[in-house]
Amino acid sequence: MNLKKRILVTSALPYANGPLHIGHLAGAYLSADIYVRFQRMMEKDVVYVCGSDEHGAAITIRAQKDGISPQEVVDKYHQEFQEAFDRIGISFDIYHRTSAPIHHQTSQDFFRTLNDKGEFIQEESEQYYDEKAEQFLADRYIKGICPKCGYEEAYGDQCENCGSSLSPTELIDPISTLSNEKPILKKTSHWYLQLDKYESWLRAWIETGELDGSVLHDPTDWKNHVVGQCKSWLDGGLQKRSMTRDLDWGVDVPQEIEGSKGKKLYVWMDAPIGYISATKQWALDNGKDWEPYWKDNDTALIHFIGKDNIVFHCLIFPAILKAHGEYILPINVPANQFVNLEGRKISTSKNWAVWVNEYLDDLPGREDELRYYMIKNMPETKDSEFTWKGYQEAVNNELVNNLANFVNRVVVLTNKYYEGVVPEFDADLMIEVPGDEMPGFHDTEMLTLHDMCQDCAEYIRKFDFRSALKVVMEVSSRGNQILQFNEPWKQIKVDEDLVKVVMNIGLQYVKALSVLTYPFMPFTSARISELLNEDHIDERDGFVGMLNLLCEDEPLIQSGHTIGSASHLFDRISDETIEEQVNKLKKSEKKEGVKNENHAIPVKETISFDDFMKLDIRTATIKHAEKVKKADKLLKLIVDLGFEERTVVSGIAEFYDPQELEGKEVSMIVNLAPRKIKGIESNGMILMAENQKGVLSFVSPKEKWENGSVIR
RNA sequence: GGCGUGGUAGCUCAGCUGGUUAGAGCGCAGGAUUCAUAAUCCUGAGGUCGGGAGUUCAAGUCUCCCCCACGCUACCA
Repeated sequence: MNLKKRILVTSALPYANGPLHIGHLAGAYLSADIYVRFQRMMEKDVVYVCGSDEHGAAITIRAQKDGISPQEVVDKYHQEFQEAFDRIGISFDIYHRTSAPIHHQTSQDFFRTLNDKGEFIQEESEQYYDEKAEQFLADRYIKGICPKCGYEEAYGDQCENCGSSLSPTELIDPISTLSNEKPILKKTSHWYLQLDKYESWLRAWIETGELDGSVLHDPTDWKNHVVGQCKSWLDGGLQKRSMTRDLDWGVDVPQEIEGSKGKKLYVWMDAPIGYISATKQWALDNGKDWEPYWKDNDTALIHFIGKDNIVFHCLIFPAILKAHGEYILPINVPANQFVNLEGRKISTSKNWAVWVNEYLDDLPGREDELRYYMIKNMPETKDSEFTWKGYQEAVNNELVNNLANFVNRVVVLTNKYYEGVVPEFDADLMIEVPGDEMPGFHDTEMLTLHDMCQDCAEYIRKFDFRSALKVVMEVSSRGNQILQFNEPWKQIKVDEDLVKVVMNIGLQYVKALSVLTYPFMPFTSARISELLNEDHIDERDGFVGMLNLLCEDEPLIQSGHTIGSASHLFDRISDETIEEQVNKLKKSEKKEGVKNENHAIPVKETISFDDFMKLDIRTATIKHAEKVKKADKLLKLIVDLGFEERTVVSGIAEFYDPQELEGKEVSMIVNLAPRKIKGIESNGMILMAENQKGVLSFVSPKEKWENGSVIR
């Protein structure tokens, strides 16, 4: 249990080059949000910071591609992130960004301090440089032939065909993916953090939680996969790591440091310090002091992240913080695993995702339905699965049938029997209670409720959010059972006093649910409060307040109070809605290019050179394109071969809109026998590359080429 | 390839240091009920615990081998 005076919670900074999807939510945001909402209700001093990670080569490249500035790219996504987080109810105390001046200053100060303390060593190395693009190339942006298997599209860090990990210099015939030019090797100098120097204390800290003679955390509280991966790294031996890059979009290495020209801080020095600069900005905005949150031992620092970020947050960032000397280390890093979508990995580039903003546009008002299903299926210890069918079942069977129904039953009956007034009751009367042969009293039932609330709290403290959510649903289930066992709709005719006890308990349960749902489903919490005609849950002490009342057998909702009229907390989700979403997912995926999977297609039988020379393949440009009527797949194309224009019918309509094809350079076979297709004579065939998924791509010259050129 | 994590009922998952007939929620079947969004409540069926070998009086739980999924593999962020 965490007894620290204050809590600082961070969620991984999302990278500003694509919109927010459900995988992000499940990974680092919902869990953190539950935790901080709960801690606030426990009267804890908790600050929750996050922001957009806006630097790096990927953003420059994206900007070039879209013909806008890097700032415009990050502005766009920063705004999208903010909107998505806000709409889905992630309750940051501040959502900041790494392009902010205060962040540049903070990370530069950090770099300066480490440099002054002699924590860096400066080394020269040779790296691939793209002369045309005028920049050094990250591994990922170099392609070439794999030295191990001969695959021609291997990346500088890994061959995706044979899986071997590579370094760019091993590639045969390397090519820059930025310019398609051959890169040159060029000398460059960088600052390295000597991680190997910190290995022994890092190991002790990870394995025992001890640092400099004091115990900072209990490693058995950390998740297995987190400790396991750290140990794996430590066992492999840590090595120095470059803290700078040759980039043009990022935080400058401080000017006064020699050799800083053109150098930017690498993400290790940039992004995690974003947590610190965000805290600084929050303190400025709120008239607080940021330093205790990062420097006082009485602060619990917790990083919520996805599993891909474990080493970063458990070894490298702590090493940086410790090297600086004034900072505390995280007390826990509850990393989540990944969420798959309908059986496949979520992929931004393949457009296989449920985007948070789109979800909310399509299913307005259903914030908590998504939160509920994502939390229920949170990948806390292993990868989990999002399916639309599963989402529908969870909403209909659990939120509607169990939770909303219970609340509705209580509200309807209270209005019916007591005109909405919470009834006084006789505490000596006995009622039927679930799970026990013996009848119970109102006060024992309040204690049971207290225990369930405690359980829920304990699970949240242990980062076991799925179990905590289950307890919430158990409260609602037990409420349903109490109604069922005591049948107020029958008893009202024979024993009105008994019904008052039952209904009062029901109302206490509903009130408790308004508190219990708050961390998980804040929108629902507010709706329940409205149904009860009560104030919204007080973030400062809603939970402790409830626990205190319950163990003193004080009512959560007072007799004599008048509640509101009934309305549905959740509505059923229809089969049609689910079908639409599934179709949308499948359709949008098809439009995007799909990555080649390299399953070899058998090679056709050998032909002679003469056979090959019989083919006449030429370059051409599409002049005009239109859909062929009564055909889904066909486009009628007019192509310019330089020496003549031709009509060709091509089966590419599923992948290209006619408008986008005009001016497109292609290759075509020009001596293929003419053939009538759908009544149109087709004179030739456009060459297309087809991948395993059946997705097509044009084969065309890399740069502008004269029409009619021979291809051989 | 190496390392890490995981592979338990139709689905999603619990099962701590090995010990009675392996659990929950949802789905499914039968019954009860009508205050409630064809909701609720009760009862029940369902698993050779990824595969194989071993240690032990006793293994889902320990050891070894194999298979599968995911992550990391140290300059994509």
